[in-house]
Amino acid sequence: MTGYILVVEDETPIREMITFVLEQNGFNSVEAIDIKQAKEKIVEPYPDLILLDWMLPGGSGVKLAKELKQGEYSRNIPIIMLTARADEDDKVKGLDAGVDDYVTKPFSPKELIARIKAVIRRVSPTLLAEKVEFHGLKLDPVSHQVTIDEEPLDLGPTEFRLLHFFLTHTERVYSREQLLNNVWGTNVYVEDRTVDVHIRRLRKAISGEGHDEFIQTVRGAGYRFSGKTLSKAKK
Amino acid sequence: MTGYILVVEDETPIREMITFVLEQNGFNSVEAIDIKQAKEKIVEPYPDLILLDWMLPGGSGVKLAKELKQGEYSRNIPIIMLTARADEDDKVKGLDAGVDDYVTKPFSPKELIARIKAVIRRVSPTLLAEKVEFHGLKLDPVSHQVTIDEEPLDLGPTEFRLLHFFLTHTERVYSREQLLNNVWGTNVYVEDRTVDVHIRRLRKAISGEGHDEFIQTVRGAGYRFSGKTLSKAKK
DNA sequence: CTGTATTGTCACAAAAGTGTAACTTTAGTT
DNA sequence: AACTAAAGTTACACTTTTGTGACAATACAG
Repeated sequence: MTGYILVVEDETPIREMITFVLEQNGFNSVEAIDIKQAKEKIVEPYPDLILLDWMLPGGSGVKLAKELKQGEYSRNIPIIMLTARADEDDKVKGLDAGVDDYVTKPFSPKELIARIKAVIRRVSPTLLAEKVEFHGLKLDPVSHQVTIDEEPLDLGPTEFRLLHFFLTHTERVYSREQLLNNVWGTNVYVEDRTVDVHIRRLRKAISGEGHDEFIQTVRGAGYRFSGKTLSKAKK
Repeated sequence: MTGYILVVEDETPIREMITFVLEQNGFNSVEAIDIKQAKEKIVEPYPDLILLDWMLPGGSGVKLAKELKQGEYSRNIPIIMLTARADEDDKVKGLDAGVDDYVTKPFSPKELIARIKAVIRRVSPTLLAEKVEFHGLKLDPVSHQVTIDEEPLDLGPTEFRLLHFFLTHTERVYSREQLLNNVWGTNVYVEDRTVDVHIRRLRKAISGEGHDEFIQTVRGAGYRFSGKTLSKAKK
């Protein structure tokens, strides 16, 4: 992803929590402690989105929002306000300021990410999907296509998500359960062993140029997507 | 990682935020909303650590902490209290309850993880998913991979755990029984001599570059993993 | 509404790992 | 040097885990 998200929040722990969540979800982020710092960072290249705390030292967030919504370019930057258990009035004020959405503290990572994605999806959908490559294996979430050395190949939806997950989480073991959570989604009741079957299908699909070797079985632990192939001395 | 962390917190957003951070850092987690749920989840297999909110519906966290610190087994589970900008008094009360550490809300992911690691490091270092290296022999619990001079090598689950234990407990003799307890787990009935066989397998596996010499036999006592190679005068 | 693609499970095959016992070797003692 | 207890090795039956092909249920496109 080329862009980044600006996080304007004075409380350090919360700010770090937010940036952590953002980065774990593939967003880049830049931090600002107050209005002043925020303004310094709202220059080219502009952020793709701003997370703005309601209460800030040196001027309220709403005020900044209003200002931004008047700038020629900055008016196009989506803003999500962070409010602490705000009442209706606050929300209205914020909406007046042209804010795109709200998130009430405390919030769960899921909620935050969902809101951000919803807003970005409305503005520039291509930002959400970044191409991934690994040893000649390319996956493009936008065109929803996978290629090996430019040769397109055919994957089912689940295999596609599984591969996408692996490509974005390499060199690490995941138990069947973790894979189910990450690829199938939480609270889905599916047999652990079903993962095996999809691993098999995925392996088969990418086996053409030997890329199936990247999907490694870790006995007793799960599966790992890794570039380090095991000892060849075995053969 | 085999174990998990129990998160007892009634506010859902905060709880999800915590579990998200935990899982991104390689910890498994289980959630509980109140004291009642928490108790239901504090059974075998026991959590490796408990994050306990100070204020809980259906009884305070401190109370639960005190109870746990009296149970025969549960007294050994480390507890970290989550307090909302607590005053000194609260802290003192908590310390009385035998709590291992504190984290004040709001907290940053870094802080939370640092505290957790510090506590776990004190109790059972093997649980931490940190890379270990010893004279060119590297073990990475996250990718579940072992390499000697960057060359990956193949180990069975038990050999892997055994090696991990040795790497985190070097320069010290362990009797067969101690090894069984630490590597196989308590209350497992296995012959002492079985350890010998696994020691052999492990030695064989890492013998490539002569690393097997680190596993030393201490006659009459057990085994020791040490960098100080034995007198070569013997040869 | 029909045909095709995808998915989750199962049953069975294959592979890898594990614990023991028996036998050999080694080190420490007389 | 002979003796003996402890550790090293090896072989193997047994258990657990993973791979695979088939199939029925379901979703989906046309």
